[in-house]
Amino acid sequence: MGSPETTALRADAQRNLDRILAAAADAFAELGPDVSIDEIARRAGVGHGTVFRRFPTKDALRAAVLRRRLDELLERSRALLAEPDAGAAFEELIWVAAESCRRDRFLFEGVETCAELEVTEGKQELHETVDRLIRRARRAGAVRAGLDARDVGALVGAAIQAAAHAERDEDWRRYVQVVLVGLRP
Amino acid sequence: MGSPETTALRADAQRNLDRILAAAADAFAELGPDVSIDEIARRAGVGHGTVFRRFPTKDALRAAVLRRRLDELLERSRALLAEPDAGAAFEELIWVAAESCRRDRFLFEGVETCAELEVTEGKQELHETVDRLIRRARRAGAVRAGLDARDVGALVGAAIQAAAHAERDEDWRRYVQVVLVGLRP
DNA sequence: GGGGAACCGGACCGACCCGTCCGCTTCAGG
DNA sequence: CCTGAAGCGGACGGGTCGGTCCGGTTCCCC
Repeated sequence: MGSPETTALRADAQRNLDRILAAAADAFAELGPDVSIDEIARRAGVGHGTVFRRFPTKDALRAAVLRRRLDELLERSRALLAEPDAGAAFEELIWVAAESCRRDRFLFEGVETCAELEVTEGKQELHETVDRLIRRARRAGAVRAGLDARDVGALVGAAIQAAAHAERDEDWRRYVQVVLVGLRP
Repeated sequence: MGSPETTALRADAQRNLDRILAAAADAFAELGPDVSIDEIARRAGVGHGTVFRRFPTKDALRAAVLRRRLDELLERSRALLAEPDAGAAFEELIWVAAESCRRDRFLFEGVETCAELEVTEGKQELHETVDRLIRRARRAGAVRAGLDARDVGALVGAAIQAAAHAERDEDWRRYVQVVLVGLRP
């Protein structure tokens, strides 16, 4: 299987591509969605022309990075559907999402902002799975009514964002906790 | 009293200054803290040289706008200290802060980011008053322990930020409600 | 190992933007 | 009204950044 829809890259090109994606993920997470391509290229150890050959535009690179993150979240969310305790699964989902936003506090903003098909598709898939988790938790009486995946994502992303300027580094746990309590029936 | 520490402006200059501050407040609220000075000058109907004569730097302009907002909040917070019901005063504070962030969803971010003395001073004064409101509410059993003005500001600002990309326009009320519930003991 | 394609990277272009500067305009007091 | 000072605004400089391009290099396959 796999998806050799494009001819395989040359070995050096593939290596550079991997380094670009890794560097871009780091740079976006650390410096925000407005990092210059030059900075990313510098971190990846390539010329910025190389970046533009793989990704025709800066937004395309952002989309590729975001999609990877969304796919990770999707996989973990699907795994949580197998968890028998719906309430615990939901709580775990919150913490997983929080950890993810924690690693890249621009993740939520990026996903909401980016209009590339690649990202909106990933967001859609994730929303469907998360909605299932939420409905399950609501039926189990663990979550209040009237919330969907968008709400939960926004609130968790916001809690992390709130902690970005906090004094102590572990404040984000308290903030997520506040949201978690507020989400109960 | 008053503060004629600088010679009074000429009538036309004062009028332009007012228009610049109003246009800047709008532009920052609408387009974020990175709007160009050109855009602000255009909205104010002046050349951008005029903006730079009043405010030596873009940050100075941002600081002036932010300070005005902080002063409004400070005044309303002080008024709430006179409210006999500590719990109700606290809840009202939350909604006032939310409304303020709602009008300018970059307010919180701007206040946290801006390093101008003008702003840090205003923030300090506001924090003192809000801390008083929080302590009072906690003694009345309306708020959980371990929260200070910074936490509350961050959480409310975040909830509004979260609602920025929401589908329905009134979602922000639900989000603030979630935070409010999460803040109780 | 040799040839050709794939690939690289930095020079380059245009757009944007902050902040300065100066010739011209407008105000206000006498 | 007249004059000088205050104010105006657009041209300009310096810098950054996204995106293009091409001469030279590296890899892969035969």
